[in-house]
Amino acid sequence: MGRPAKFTDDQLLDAAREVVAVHGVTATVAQVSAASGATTGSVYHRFRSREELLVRLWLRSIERLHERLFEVEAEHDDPGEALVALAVETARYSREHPAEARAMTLYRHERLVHTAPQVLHDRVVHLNDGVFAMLGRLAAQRFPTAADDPHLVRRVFTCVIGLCYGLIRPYIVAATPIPVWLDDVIARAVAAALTTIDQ
Amino acid sequence: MGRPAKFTDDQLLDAAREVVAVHGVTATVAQVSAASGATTGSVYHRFRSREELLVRLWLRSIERLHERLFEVEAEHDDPGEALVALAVETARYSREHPAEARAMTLYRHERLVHTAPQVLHDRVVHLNDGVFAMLGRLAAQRFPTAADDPHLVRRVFTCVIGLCYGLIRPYIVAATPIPVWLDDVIARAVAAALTTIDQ
DNA sequence: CTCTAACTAGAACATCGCCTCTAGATCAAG
DNA sequence: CTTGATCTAGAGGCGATGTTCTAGTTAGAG
Repeated sequence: MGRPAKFTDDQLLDAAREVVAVHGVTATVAQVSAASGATTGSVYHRFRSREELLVRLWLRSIERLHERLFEVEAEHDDPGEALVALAVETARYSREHPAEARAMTLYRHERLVHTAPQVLHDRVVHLNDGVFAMLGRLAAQRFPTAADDPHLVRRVFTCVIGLCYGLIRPYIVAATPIPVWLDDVIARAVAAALTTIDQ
Repeated sequence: MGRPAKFTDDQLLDAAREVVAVHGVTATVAQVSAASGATTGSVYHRFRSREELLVRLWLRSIERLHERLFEVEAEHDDPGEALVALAVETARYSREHPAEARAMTLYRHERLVHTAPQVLHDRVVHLNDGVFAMLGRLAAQRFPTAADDPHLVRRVFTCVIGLCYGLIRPYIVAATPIPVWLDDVIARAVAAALTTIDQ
C-alpha cells in the first residue's frame, strides 16, 4: 500500500464548507486549501476539479438534511401534520447549522442534472428520490382524491420544501440568523398552501 | 457640444438584461457589448465598471416592479386584500417579464448597501423606501393593534414580498415559466402568513 | 470652415484563479 | 532494508475577463 492520507475527504469538505459560509459560490481552491491546511495539489489529488469539490459538498449537505426529514416523517402519524413539520424542521435545521445550510444554496438541483461532473451525475439525479417518495406517500394519504394528478408530488414539494426554503434562503445567504417567528409563518403558510391541492 | 450618443443608457441596459437572462450574474462585458452592438470601450465610457452596469440594471428592474405595486395599492380599498394582491401581482409581473425578473435576482439589497459603487449608494439605500412606506400604511390599517411593533413592516415585507419572491425565484433563475397555479398558492399562503401578526 | 467636446473603436494590458506538472516524502508489504 | 504505490508540495502555465489606453470619428458651435 502507499502512504496513508493526511486528510480525509470529509476534512476537506468541512474546510470548503467554512469557506463557502463566508465567500459563497465564489470560494476558490486556494481558500479551501488554506482553510484545510492542505495544498492545492493535495486538493486536486482528491477532487478532479473545483466543481467536483463543491458539488460533493452540496450533495453532502442536502443528504444530511434529508436524514433529518426522514426522522420527522417517522414522528408523525397525521400526514398533514407531517408535511407541515417537514417544512418547520427544514427551517430549524438551517438555523442550527448555518454553514451546512449555506452549502445547500450553492446549486440548484435542476441545473446540476445537466452540468454536474460525470462521476457525480447519478448521485445528483437520484438525490431527491427518497424525499419525493416520502412526499408521495404523505400526499397520497392527505389528498386521496388528487392521487391521479401526475404533478401532485411536484406541487406538494413546492408548497412544503419550496415555500420554506424560499423564506429562509435570504437569511442563509446573508449569514443572518433565521428569526424564530419565521417558524410560525412557515407552519401557517404551508398549511394554507396545501389547501390549494384539496379542491 | 460634442458628438451625439449612438446608444442610450437604456439600450445598453436592455442588452445587458438579455445577456443576464441567459448567463445570469456571470454575464461579461464582452457579451453585453456584443449584444448591444457597442464595443467594450463604449460600454466603459458610459459605466465606470461592470458592477455599475449590472447594479444599474438591477435597480431599474426593481423600480419598474415597484411602479406596478403602487398601482395595485391604488386599486384596493381593503388593506388585507391589497397585501395579498401585491404578492400575486409580483408573480404575475415576473411571469410576463421573465428577463426583467431575472435582472431582479442579480443582487440582494442588503449586500449591495455595503458593496454598491459609490455613485449608486444613495439610490440603493433608498430603493425600498416607497414600498416600505406603502407596507407601513397598509399594515397600520390591517393590524392596528400591532402598530407599536418596531419590526412590523419588516415582518409584513417578509410575509408578502419575501414569501412570494421565494416561491417564484427558482422558476425565474431556471428561466422556466412560473406556473399559473402558483398564484393561488401565493394568495393563500400570504393571507395565512399575515395571520401570525394578528395575535 | 474650423474647432472641440463627446463619443466610438478595439487592441493591449493586468489580474485572477483553475488546473497541471515535476519532484519529493511517507509508510505498508515482502 | 528495499520497493513502490500513494500522497504531499507548491511553483508555474494558461485561459478568461475586467479595465485601460491611444487613436480616430462625428457633428454642433462660432
